[in-house]
Amino acid sequence: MPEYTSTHGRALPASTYAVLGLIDEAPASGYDLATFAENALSYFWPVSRTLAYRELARLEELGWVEATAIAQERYPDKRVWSITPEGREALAAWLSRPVEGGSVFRSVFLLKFMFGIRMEPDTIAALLTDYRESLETTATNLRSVIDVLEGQPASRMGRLAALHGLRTAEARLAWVDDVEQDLGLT
Amino acid sequence: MPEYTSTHGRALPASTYAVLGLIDEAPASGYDLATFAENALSYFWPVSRTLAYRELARLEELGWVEATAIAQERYPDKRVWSITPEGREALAAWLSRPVEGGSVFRSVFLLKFMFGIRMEPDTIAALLTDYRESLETTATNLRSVIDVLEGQPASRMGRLAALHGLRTAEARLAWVDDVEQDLGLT
DNA sequence: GTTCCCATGTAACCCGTTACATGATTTT
DNA sequence: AAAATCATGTAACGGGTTACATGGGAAC
Repeated sequence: MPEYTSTHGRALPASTYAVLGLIDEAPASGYDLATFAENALSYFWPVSRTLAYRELARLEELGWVEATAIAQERYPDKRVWSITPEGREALAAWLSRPVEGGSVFRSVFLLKFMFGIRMEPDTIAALLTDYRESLETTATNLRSVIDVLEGQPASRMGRLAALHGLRTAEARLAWVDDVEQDLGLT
Repeated sequence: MPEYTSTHGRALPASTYAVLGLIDEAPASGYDLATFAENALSYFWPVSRTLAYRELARLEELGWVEATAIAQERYPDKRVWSITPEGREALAAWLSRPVEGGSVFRSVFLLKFMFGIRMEPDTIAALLTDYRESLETTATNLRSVIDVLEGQPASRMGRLAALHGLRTAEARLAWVDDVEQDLGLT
């Protein structure tokens, strides 16, 4: 019987598997791993440097990754992590299980917007403008990500994931337009 | 000088203002407040019952809300909270400040999808199907929210916030279609 | 030659969640 | 009459963040 959720009852957080999946793609130190996570996952599953280290420690405890100590001259010594057979098995099992817990979305913008009846029209207009700008920044960044990944077959899923974000941002930009109309703010 | 972030240096979490904003709309017990939060905010800023109680305690400490004890016969006694003038001021100040920290989005679906190259085509097809279904459920729920709020001027912002979610879900559903095409899964 | 950044981490905090408690009331 | 639900909360856990540590190299 494969142990899906470690030997303890509680299910592991998705970040554990995020780290495991990255290590599976290529062995890396904690520091490098965090950089990869920033590049590859940050739009839909941020993994901070600190968290990466803690998850690596947990994965080591589980026997799903193992470290090779590497001495360095110019920089502090590091440990390079690679996945074990058990780790690969656990990753595959997690990937094949249906998504549980789904997604988290929290928006301070929408929260303030919700209480916006009490605001001056100027304030709500500014709120919407800021939101539009942040969406445009996101869209621009994602377009350049998609451009860079275009034609790299190994990054196919990454390109599609970026497209998910782009489509989302575009739909929300259209919403901002409609809301400004609706509220008579143009 | 108004104290925007309580008297301590650290800024208050947005949930504090979420609770404060709800109390500002109508005095309520912790339990009722949590119900209001579930109905009004859960799509973009969930506030669990437990968190509502803790935020009320903090708001009381800040002097931004105050309680009236109400004895009940059939149910446990409760405390009904209302906003104070200082609370109203703090809420207005928060609303007029620009959004900081923005939004959080985490998607286990996208995380698994990202590692999907290693999956069997069936597995990734099932992943996408599940995602589509969850998006359709969300869209259906939001359409009915919008329907209910239609024509209630007091719920204008709520209707627009729900529309934000609906547009997002629709864009993502279109993305699922495109991805299935792109991956040749139809 | 200070000051900032790189590469490697550790320690502490706190927000949000899950589990627990309780007594009345309604449902089965 | 046992079980589920309601209305009110409290206590404990943990995931993710922010702050701290450190020593060498690069930049101004």
